[in-house]
Amino acid sequence: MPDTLQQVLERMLRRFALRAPLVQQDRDALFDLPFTLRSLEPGQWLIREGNSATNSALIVSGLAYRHKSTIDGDRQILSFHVPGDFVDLEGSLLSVADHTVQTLTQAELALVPVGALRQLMTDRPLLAQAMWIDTLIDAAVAREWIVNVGQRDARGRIAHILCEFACRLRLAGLSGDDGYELPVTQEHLADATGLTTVHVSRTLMTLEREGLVKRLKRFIAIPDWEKLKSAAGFNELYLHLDQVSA
Amino acid sequence: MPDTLQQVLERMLRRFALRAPLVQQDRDALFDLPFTLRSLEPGQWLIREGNSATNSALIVSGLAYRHKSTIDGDRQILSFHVPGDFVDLEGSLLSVADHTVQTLTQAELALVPVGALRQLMTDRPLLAQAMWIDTLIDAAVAREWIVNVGQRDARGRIAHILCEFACRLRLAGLSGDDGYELPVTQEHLADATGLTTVHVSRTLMTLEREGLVKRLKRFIAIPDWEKLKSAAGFNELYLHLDQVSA
DNA sequence: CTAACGCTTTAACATAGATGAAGAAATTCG
DNA sequence: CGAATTTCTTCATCTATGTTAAAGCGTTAG
Repeated sequence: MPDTLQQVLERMLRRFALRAPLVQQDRDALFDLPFTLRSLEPGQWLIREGNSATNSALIVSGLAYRHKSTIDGDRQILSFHVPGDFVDLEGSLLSVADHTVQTLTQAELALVPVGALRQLMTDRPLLAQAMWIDTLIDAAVAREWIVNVGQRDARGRIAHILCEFACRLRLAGLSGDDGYELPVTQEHLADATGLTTVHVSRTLMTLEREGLVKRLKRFIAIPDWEKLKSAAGFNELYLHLDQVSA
Repeated sequence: MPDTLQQVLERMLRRFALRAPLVQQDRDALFDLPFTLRSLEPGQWLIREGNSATNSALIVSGLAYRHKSTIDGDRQILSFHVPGDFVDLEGSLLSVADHTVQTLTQAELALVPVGALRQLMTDRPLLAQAMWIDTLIDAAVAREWIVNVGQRDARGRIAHILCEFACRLRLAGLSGDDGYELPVTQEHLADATGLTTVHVSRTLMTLEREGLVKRLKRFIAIPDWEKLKSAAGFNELYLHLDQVSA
């Protein structure tokens, strides 16, 4: 269970070291970043659309999600974030946030002032590159989500998002061999996949009847990974796992 | 008409200068990048899913698009690119491309070897930051596309993509006051919006009958911008125009 | 000039998923 | 603990969009 700041930082450092030949100064600079620890309840806001960020947040524990609303009030979830993710690194480079970020569960965050981050980025180009890659992978995931909502039917969409969670939660150390706890309502799944809650429910029931998933409350077990993968058309290339852990 | 390399480079430099306090060395380094000019016919490949890039391409003239296919052969278009765009900057930082990039029209490209780019990124942190912002905006656009296919109905999706083209082509100097040439088939629009060609046709006809657009072949005129915007629920914030031209 | 091709439009019909409503389960709160 | 609230499931119905097919049109090629 990676839930101490120290563990999350070390994990991040290992990730970054895969991407650029960091030197000791890079490591020091990263660990010397000023931050404040903050504990948030479920549903609290980290970033609000239209505001400019004063901090970027490293998730130490808990989950968060990014979303955006249309004029007529429909919400689209854009991504989910796990411990170790730097949410809103872009906040330190873009003046105004075009989306909202909220916690999904109770969460601990390390808030880093954007000024310090910007400084780090110019002082330590290799670290900047490693962080850049975080945002590139984030973008790659977003593109796969376009495919998900644009091309797959309900069954494929749900299967796909369950596969993605499986990979990402495993990487964050939040999944056992039998499955994972998904602290997300069906309404969240609906808003992430562009379906209605009613149809998410139907679809999950179908997947369950087909034996592709098992559920106990919000714990998701995947009896046959290959079957779920093929129902989803899931190809993990887009997660760029080679850039995340070796 | 921004169609010479020189003009495109200067435009890029001005864009970058908005984002970071560049010094003369940055400018020099940018202009000293090695490149080869290449002219491509419509439909040629720039990057192929699964390959690793050897070059990143700056579009000098013409349009390109990024896409991805599902297992069962459905294509989803992920973005369109205009002159001045650096397509596949991520190619120099991620090992394997998870999507394909193809020209839409005849196009001229300046191909920059990824090695030289990587070098530039470490040598000139401020330039790297400016380029990073390009990729962040790209990601912001991708997120808006998730909203587009996830939440809007056909009319909204088409209206939205037409609004986006209007803004982006204008910025690239490819649009007059009356409208713009959109060298894209309805099949492209369908694959970008997650609709069928038949329904794109229907929807365009409807928009035209409603007086929201006029078409002459592939020239799109927008008689009433505000009306189209509101049909689309278009809010240009996500294009981060302040980071693109002042 | 005509044939061939690619793209668009229209039509008739089929269907996945939306909508609305209501009851069952689970969770939270006093 | 029981009441209130939030989620989840199911049903019946409706609709936006998909499907298939065919005709129209413009451009290119022979």
